[in-house]
Amino acid sequence: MQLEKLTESRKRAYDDACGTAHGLELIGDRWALLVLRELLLGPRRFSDLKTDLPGISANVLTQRLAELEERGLLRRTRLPPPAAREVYEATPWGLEVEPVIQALGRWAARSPRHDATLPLSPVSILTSFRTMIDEDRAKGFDGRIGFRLKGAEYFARVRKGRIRVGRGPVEGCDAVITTTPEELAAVVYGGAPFEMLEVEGDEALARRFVTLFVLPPKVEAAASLP
Amino acid sequence: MQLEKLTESRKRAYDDACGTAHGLELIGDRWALLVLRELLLGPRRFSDLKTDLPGISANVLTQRLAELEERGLLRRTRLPPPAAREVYEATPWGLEVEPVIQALGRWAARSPRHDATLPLSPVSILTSFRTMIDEDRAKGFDGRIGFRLKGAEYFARVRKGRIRVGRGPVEGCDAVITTTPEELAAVVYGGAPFEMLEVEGDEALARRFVTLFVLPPKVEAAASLP
DNA sequence: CCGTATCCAATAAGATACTG
DNA sequence: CAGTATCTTATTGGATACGG
Repeated sequence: MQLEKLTESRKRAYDDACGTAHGLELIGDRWALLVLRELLLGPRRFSDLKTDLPGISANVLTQRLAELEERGLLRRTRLPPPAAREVYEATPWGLEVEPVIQALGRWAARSPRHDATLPLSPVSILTSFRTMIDEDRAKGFDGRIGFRLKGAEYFARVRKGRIRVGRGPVEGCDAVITTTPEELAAVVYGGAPFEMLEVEGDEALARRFVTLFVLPPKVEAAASLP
Repeated sequence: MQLEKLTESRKRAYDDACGTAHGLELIGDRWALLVLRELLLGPRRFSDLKTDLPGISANVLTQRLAELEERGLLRRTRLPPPAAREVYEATPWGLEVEPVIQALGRWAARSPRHDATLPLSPVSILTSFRTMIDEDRAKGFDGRIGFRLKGAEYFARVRKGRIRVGRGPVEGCDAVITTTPEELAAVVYGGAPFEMLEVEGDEALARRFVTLFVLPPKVEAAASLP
């Protein structure tokens, strides 16, 4: 039964005082880090998570949510009757895994096997902006770009070489891009033509925005593949 | 059979273009990141790894080594006849996972459940110095400390707020500490008395050395545990 | 619709014994 | 010492059914 597992768990502990090993016990289970990634921009519902983590099954998601809650990384909140839903929200400490997510993503982006054409969630592409922004290029940029992705609205605010991203209304943005996360990634990271994006507002600004992000260079395949 | 698994693997792929998800496919398997950690200070043999990863079984270690090699993160080298042994060595890209290991370790060190009294490998404690050094405290420190841990020799060189650590002869060090990784951690991070360490050479310097490292503050249990 | 629980098949991990 | 082979157990994922 489930409670049993939670309490007498850690049978498979690493038995290692190293912080990294303890970290793996906290968030090393399959899907766990990706669940937290989906919470980086705010609370989500079960079905949101299920949708944005293609391939996770409902029972595994239930189990991960229970474990992450029990470990203090997220909280489950039942919204008041009008909404009458449960949402899952990262705790402050849970949000602090972002540097781990970023370090892992930055490292893996160098992989010769990385397939950037796979599905991508809105949270993924938005948080990737935070990881991959090139401070120098962004120094001269000042603006607010809105995004409509899969029926929700997001924004990115760039100023003085720094970026802030979030979920929220695109109102007040200088430009608004309506597209899919995959197409947005193709334009920003894959050199696809800007024209495939639907833009309202200051198109020139949006056109500059998509050039602010740089992937690390790929590992030479010869050095990495036998 | 094994080759079969390696080539047709990635059945359990995340199907997610996010770099973090790809990173998990590369090093998200159980034990994989800890194997790489053990290679951060140079090549190791199978039995070294088995010893320093308490709890890993031989077959799982064999499988991880094969997978990590196939993914380009480590290389297997057969030393010439006099030695006639195989050693495993991280590739340059494999060494670049260190920021991931550090971010994860730094984050997990805040966990209220972290048990720092568990076994610890020599590589773990040495690399933790690189993660946890307090630059300000280290600014005024200049010296070379040697360590004899579990029959091997290591060193740490601190200068101008920066640290370099490695495996290698303690010859030429200003002070040499002979102890276990666990005791060293207890003194450096746990406030245990310095006197439990056996020191040769400049004891005052060694005494200052152990104060250069600071763990991040624990999460308040109330905020993290339900 | 929002989850949870249950059942089942496929993998992965763990323990142990064994071989060159 | 350096792994393999084999067997057992645990985890995962998919399907489906069930309660609010």
